[in-house]
Amino acid sequence: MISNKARYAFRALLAIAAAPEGEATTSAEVARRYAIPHKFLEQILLDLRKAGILESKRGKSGGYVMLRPADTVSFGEVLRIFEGPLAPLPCLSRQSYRRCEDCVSETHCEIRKEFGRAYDASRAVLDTRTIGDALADAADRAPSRREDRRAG
Amino acid sequence: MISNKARYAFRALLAIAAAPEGEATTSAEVARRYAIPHKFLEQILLDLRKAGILESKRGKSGGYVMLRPADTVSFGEVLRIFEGPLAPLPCLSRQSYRRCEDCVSETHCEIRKEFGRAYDASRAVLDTRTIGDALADAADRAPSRREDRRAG
DNA sequence: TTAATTCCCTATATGACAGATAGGTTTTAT
DNA sequence: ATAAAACCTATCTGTCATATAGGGAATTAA
Repeated sequence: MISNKARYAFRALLAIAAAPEGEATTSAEVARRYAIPHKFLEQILLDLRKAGILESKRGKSGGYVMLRPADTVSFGEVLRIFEGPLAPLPCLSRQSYRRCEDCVSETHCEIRKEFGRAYDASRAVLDTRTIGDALADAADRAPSRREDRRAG
Repeated sequence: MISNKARYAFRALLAIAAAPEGEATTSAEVARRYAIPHKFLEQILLDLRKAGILESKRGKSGGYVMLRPADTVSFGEVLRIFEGPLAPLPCLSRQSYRRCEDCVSETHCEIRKEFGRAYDASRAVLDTRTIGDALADAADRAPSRREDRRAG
């Protein structure tokens, strides 16, 4: 299971990225909308800013906007910010490789091999699909009224 | 990352399943071989027995053998014993479904959708590949001397 | 029958981490 | 000035991972 923290981060990112171009979304608004503890969410948004994903504007009529386009932010990237390495074994992480203490031979380790397959399969989704993709899918499924009319 | 407990369980299972037919492997032997704390490993093997995967025999010349054939024991099954549900979100778990408290609409949730894809991909490996498969792979890669000779 | 061996069971300890909660400070628009 | 917003740091609480500990019960070799 992923942490609440990560789930809150996704909720917030989707909300912020879905806002009209240039329009800032406040932490209070997101917190209210999804019943997320406000102070907790503030920490999360701070992390996303420090990671270079969000841009913040302080003071009245401040809030958050995307720093990078939503379709350059993968689910995997966000998840790693809050969960650390996604690899099921330390010896499978590229970013923070660590040998298993009890490992005899890494190249012959069947555990590593099987979990490597599972991880590859998972990464193929998480590191490919982006916040932008998710928003586009949502838009396809629930088109705006205008588009409704146009399509009949 | 999976827990040490789960990793130890896989090491033990592979060792026990690799032993000659009918020959029991002791917890002490596995612990020594992989430098696993013995008392900790005992608990783990107990869990595997209670889960109906291992059979135990007490007393001198006792130990553990597979209760079910190794190729009917999937990595996913074992992992669930020690880690609980593998689903990244409670609302994606078949075995122990739970709604996310902050969920507005499950069918429209993009987070659920994306993680559902990742989970499907991961399950396709973990619930398919078995301890038996892993042992067969190991045997292919490092054949016995007799087979070495036969093959030239 | 005795001693050794092995699994079996339960309790406890400890440090890390998740999931907040709290209380402020700084910046900015009006 | 004032209100609204982000920013920063500390603290708390319960749960969990990772063992450690100490024996009890069954089995078997001698």
